[in-house]
Amino acid sequence: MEKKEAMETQNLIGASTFPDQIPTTFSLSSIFDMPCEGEKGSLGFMELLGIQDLSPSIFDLLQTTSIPPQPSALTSCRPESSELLNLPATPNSSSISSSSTEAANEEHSKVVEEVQEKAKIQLKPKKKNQKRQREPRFAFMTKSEVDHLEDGYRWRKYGQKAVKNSPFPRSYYRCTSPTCGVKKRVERSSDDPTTVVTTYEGQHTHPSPVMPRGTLAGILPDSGSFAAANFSMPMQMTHSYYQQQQHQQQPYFHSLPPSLNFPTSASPSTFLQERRFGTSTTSLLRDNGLLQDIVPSDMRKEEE
DNA sequence: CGTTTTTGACCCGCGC
DNA sequence: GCGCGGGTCAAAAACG
Repeated sequence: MEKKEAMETQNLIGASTFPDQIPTTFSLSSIFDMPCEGEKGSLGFMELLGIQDLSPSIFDLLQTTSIPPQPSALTSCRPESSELLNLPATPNSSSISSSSTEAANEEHSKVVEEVQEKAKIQLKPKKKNQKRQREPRFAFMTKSEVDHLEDGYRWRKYGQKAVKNSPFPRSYYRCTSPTCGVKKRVERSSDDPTTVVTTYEGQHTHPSPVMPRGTLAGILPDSGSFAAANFSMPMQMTHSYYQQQQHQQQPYFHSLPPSLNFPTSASPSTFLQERRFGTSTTSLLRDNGLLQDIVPSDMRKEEE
């Protein structure tokens, strides 16, 4: 039986928001932990987004959706350090997208400070080196009315716990594939009940059982050594599948994945946008790609 | 009848 | 040592 691991360092991969086209409700947050401590630690895309070392109470922070875009503000993770990593000293420590308002920067500053504070509190030195390494994890927020988002994999719920300071419970799922140990947690934000925070942990060792079509692997960056990148993206979803999903979920995605296989029901086009994010933030949403098929144009306009 | 969900119990790490 | 909280187990119930 797998016993739970101790609370350990968690790294936030670029609490990035997309610039002006998609306002404050459009944030990306990812968690990635443990690989910074071991050989797994090469970073792939993380070098783009950077890492923040976070406290386990990441979800509290993820609830803050007004973090302005900072595609290059953060730096990469160093395996040696489990302390607070490379947090920008100030929100202005790097070139920030021109779309960031000062108010947004202030807000971001607050967020960063909060991150730092919590990290300092909870990232006490880990004495026990023998702790099992935790699988890479990352979390993201999704605006959705349903808690358990379809992502192309089959999951079995194995637990549910009340979340402190939240009226909403946290659910624990495991991939049903016998050889696959991927887990995920789903909880609804207490601050914004319309937002679902999903955390994936581990790597799928098998293709998605749902989608017959190819994955995004071919267009992925060479994320090779980044373990979390082995999440298979449920991108084989057909358009009809998405259309079906729209009846349940709000027709836009609250969060976007980092540039890797993204284990949620985000659309391929949002992924592509994210890919461009590292190099050009100006063309975002200019080309909606498949998003156009998924999100009605009038809905999209709301976001623009 | 096989699979999934529910839910109380249990384990473990951590702070006091 | 104790209590708390997060995470998991596993038996029973529910579901298809």
